[in-house]
Amino acid sequence: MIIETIKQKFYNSFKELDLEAPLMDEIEIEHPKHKEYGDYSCNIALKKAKSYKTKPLKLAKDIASTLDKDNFFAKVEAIKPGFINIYISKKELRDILLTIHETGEDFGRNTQSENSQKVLLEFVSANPTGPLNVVNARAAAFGDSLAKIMNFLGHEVQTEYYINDAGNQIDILIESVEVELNRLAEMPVKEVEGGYKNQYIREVADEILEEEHQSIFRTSEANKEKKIRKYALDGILKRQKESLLDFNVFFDNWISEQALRDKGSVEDVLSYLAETDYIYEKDDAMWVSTSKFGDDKDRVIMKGDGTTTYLIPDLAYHISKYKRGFNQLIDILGPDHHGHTKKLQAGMKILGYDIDILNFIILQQVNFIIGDKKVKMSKREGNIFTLDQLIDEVGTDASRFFFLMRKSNSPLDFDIELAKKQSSENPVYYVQYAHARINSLEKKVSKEGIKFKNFKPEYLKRLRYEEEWNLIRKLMKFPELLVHISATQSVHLLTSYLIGLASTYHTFYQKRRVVNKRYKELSLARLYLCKATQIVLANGLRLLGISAPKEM
RNA sequence: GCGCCAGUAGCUCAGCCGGAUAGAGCAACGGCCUUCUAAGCCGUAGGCCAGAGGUUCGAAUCCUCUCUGGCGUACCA
Repeated sequence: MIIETIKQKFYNSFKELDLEAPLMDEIEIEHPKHKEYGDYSCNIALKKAKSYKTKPLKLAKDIASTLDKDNFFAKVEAIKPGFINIYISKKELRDILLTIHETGEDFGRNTQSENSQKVLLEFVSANPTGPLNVVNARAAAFGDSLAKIMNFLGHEVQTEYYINDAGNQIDILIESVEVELNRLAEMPVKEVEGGYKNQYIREVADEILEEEHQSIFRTSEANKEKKIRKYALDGILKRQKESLLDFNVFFDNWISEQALRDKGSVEDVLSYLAETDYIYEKDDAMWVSTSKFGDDKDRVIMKGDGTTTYLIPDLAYHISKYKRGFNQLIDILGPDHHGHTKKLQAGMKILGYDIDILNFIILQQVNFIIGDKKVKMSKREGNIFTLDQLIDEVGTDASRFFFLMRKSNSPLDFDIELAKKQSSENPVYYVQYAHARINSLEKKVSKEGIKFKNFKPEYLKRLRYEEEWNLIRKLMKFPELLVHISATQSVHLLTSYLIGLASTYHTFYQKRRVVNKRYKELSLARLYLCKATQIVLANGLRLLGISAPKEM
């Protein structure tokens, strides 16, 4: 990676100047805001001048003069307060295009084994009580893309969906299906308080009647309940999985809460806790002193009636995560669950686990812009869109892109009309269009009798316009961007990078004609540049789970 | 009350482990198609980075306080 190479060269420069070299991490190579300040810049002289008992500008000049001799750079110069501005040589820029073509879909991939982490990424994890909704969809898009990016950078990421198929809500689900079943069979119906009434309930009831006919009503009450439970859980989960597949989202693991409970893990947690000094009885219930470990207050773990609260199975689930030997556990949660993180962390700490590796990403809420009105998506208010509706209405590509345009901890306003528009206002089409445009160039070239296989690297010397260099500079930054995204989990930077890359490309395309049979070498050089751009666009889109169309 | 997140251009937002002139995209206004996809390009305009203090050579960025909005704060999951 370019940025690493530059860092190393700075490090060496200190040696050459007989100065004690700073730590590698202290050398920050940044992207200046203005292009008059170079391709990259460095503020090490400002930061370190004091410790060398010299003036920043003097130090900057010394460093710059050693680096300026290096052919890797076109120019390295020290400026006013003590910045060092770096310009990459034309040869290096041309070589980047060769690298992109050589590595192809692996351009940007990092196989750094030494920093590789084993990561568990859990997301969506909805109750199997109905269709997935748009809040789940934001989590699905974010988690899936983050996993793809981290994997691409050499981490070993597993994605996981935790199925909450046990507990209160499931009992209500079973009753709701039974009500629906009775209604379908025209039998007496007793409504369930707080029961579920979504489309999946009706479909499952339908399915049961179709498969079992009247026999379901003749069997014992216990057997009937067992059957309904199986149909309901399997049926709804199957539908949720289908929606996720339509949304291009894949999970490595599906973990069932019921299965964990069947293994006795809830009892295990209770006995582990009993061995600590942090549980006590009060008001007929059993409490754990999470407040001693950063929680706002202590929590009940066992209610007066002898049943446990949700904290216990959740601790059990997280213990199972720890036992699988990950270096990092990431829970991606919805906005309504952030109150849950402190008690979970406190609980894990009490059980003796290292909570530094347990991280949470809270996705903020989703609002839909319909017409010119903002509609808050809320399950409670019953105005929530399902994921399937979103896919039908807007499509997977546009939806995923829109979900990933904002940083995770900002609320997201989703403009449906804009997402559906097929014009430059819509950033998804803007990016995909750049990719498609390049494809049509290839056709054009062969029509003109220019053969791409005749390309030779020395033709790249024909590139000499600013629009061409700008495009290469943009391409060059793709790998280091991915490193930054992976480290900071800021997936949204990839969407804005792609918009920027598309824009840089469109500018080049408008200004510099690619195909011209009178200048075959130039045509091939530019085509080579275009195809490098196409590779990077495709790689970026693929990491976002979005298609890269060849024609539009 | 307490906690978390946010407050940057008319709108939606980047930038936030401090750096040099605060950036995009929409919307507005004015241009560009007899030549590779105009689903495109170019230009103009638009800002006391919510407010007040502090830290420093230097603050949108870090600290404190205030104001505004969202969410959370269960013996629900």
